[in-house]
Amino acid sequence: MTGSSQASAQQEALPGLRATVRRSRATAPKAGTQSKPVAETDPVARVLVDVPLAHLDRPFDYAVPATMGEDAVPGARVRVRFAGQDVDGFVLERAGASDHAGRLTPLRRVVSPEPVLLPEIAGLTGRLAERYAGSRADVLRLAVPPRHATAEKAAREPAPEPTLDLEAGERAWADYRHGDAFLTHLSSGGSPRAVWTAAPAADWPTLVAHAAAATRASGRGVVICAPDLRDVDRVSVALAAVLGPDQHVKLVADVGPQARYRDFLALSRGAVRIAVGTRAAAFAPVHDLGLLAIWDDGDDLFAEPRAPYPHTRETLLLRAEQQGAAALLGGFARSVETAYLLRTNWAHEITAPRAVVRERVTVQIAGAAEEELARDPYARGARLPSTAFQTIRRALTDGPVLVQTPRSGYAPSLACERCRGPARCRHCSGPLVLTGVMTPPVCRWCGVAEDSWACPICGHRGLRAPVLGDSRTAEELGRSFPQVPVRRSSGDHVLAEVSRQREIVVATPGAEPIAREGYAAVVLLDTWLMLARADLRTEEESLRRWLNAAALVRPGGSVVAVGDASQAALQALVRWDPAGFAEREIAQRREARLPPAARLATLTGEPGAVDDLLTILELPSAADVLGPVAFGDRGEWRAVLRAPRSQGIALSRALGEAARVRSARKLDPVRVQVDPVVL
DNA sequence: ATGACCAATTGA
DNA sequence: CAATTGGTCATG
Repeated sequence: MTGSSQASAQQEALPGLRATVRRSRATAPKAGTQSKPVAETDPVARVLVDVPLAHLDRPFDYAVPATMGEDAVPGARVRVRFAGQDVDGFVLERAGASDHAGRLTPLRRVVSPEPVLLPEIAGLTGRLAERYAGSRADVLRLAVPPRHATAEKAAREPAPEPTLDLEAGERAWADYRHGDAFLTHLSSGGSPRAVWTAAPAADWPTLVAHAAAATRASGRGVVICAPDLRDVDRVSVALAAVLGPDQHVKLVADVGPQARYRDFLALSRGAVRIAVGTRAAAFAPVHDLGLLAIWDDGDDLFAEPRAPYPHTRETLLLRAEQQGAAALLGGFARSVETAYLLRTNWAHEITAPRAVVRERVTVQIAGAAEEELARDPYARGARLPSTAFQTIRRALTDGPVLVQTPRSGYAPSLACERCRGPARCRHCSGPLVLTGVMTPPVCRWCGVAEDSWACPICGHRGLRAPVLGDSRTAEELGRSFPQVPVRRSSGDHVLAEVSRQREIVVATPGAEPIAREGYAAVVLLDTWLMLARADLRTEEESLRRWLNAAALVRPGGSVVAVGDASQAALQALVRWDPAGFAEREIAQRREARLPPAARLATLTGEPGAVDDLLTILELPSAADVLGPVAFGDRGEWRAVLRAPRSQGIALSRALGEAARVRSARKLDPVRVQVDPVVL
């Protein structure tokens, strides 16, 4: 223990402390603090202590011993005595004097003089804690990775000068209205904010890299967030290509604690000025930040699963506002939240003209009606309408074909082959499922095997599987196209990239590999299944997944979606109109008083605990409470709070205050989630 | 959380 | 009357 010498020095003070213990707390002078000299300049350290209690979530002042005067810098990790225990904390700032009436306890030790908590990140954690009605300590845990002493010892060389070819950037963005203005604004030190809806087949990582280069040209740093490791890697490759080597670090969880802390320090020390990563990168300690970018903000991986559940997009927006940095929210799809940013003029729009979109992709809908299936003998048994079959056959003469199929490894319920009515068990009415390729269907509820099923509605004896999963799909496509290799990408076998070779790639949503020169065609199967989920965001989410897959075509390629052409999300896909769809969604959400037109929060916990919190809570005037009702299978109850957007921050503050009172009174815990992604 | 203090309650 | 329990308060 490096702190043992300080600890034993502290021991001498203890008898004195004991002698005063009988006196009233407020007036008792803390004996012993005078025995050690304090730092000459700014002898007070304002410390954020790491305690889990909401009502203690504020800075406390400590005396800085002279020996620590140099090391206890703002942002340094320290250890302090708090409520009779040694706890960790961060120095928020140094000050000449304290507001605190009593004598200050000295810092126990400076864990490391490394200023790992930048002032702007400290500020951001405060605002996020307020926004999400959580504790600052919880947000800090998301923002600053655990210390790794070995990583701290090694200093990284400052990055070499980046290669900056701003004209190349303007060429790359030439397809987009206001793209050049955005880059020029960045390179001249401005802070534009844009919602960028990428055209199909766009090489988006390269465009993001050019935006980063433009920002670097103004001498500022860049943060880029992408949903998963594959996307981070793609941006990383593009950054190296555009700006040269060693200009950026990747902040991803799975590189291990040492490498993670090393890369974090490269940023906090100012040696590297560009960070690209997943969720946690939103907190990257990039010096003199100029641009915050996020790709595909609708991806649910951006919803932090740990309290207080901040969303990466909201973190970036708050940070951009607070630091006066530019913001770039890009994607093939458009989330309702980013559409809302346009509507409120928080950001402006960067899109490709219609003509560009039209020349890059044509989308067709193929109905899955039985007559169309019947026309093509090759497609029999596969879920391929003849249009889709022909498209695949034609495209395969030219390059790889991507087939997106919803979900994998899932035992699907069966339906009547002719009328599509659900196939039910004759004994208990449970759903019939297939457990094997050659075995008869069984009831999922009572387990009885059914080998002579007939449809109770139309009398037809044939069954079909509405969802086959990617393995069955791959099998069937292999039979329909026997001369072509079929590969799969899903679950834990996700392919990053495929070549220009002629092959069929069957992938589940989000696992689609990119094709080096784009797919000759993309086919989206069973689109109605993705829409069958009952959820607030089902349509938005389905369209996002289809657009992301469809955007992988090569310029001029074709996309076929198998489904019901009257469906609004599919129509938006055919017209390639993510903007119009998002507008429509906003209108609906507003009517239903749902986010982003309103602010929601959920309270989940033991029924009594939820009631207690609701009693404490002083809601803003226009807020209302729905429930509480039983929720989940663990005996928990949940209440939903709703407030108009104008009272959103008031709702958050009220929840924060209630959480502090709850914590001070030692009432049972309640999980508070502000703007949960799924309801 | 943890500890301290104070008041009310319990038990011999 | 001491011992125990419960509520409140503060934590620098």
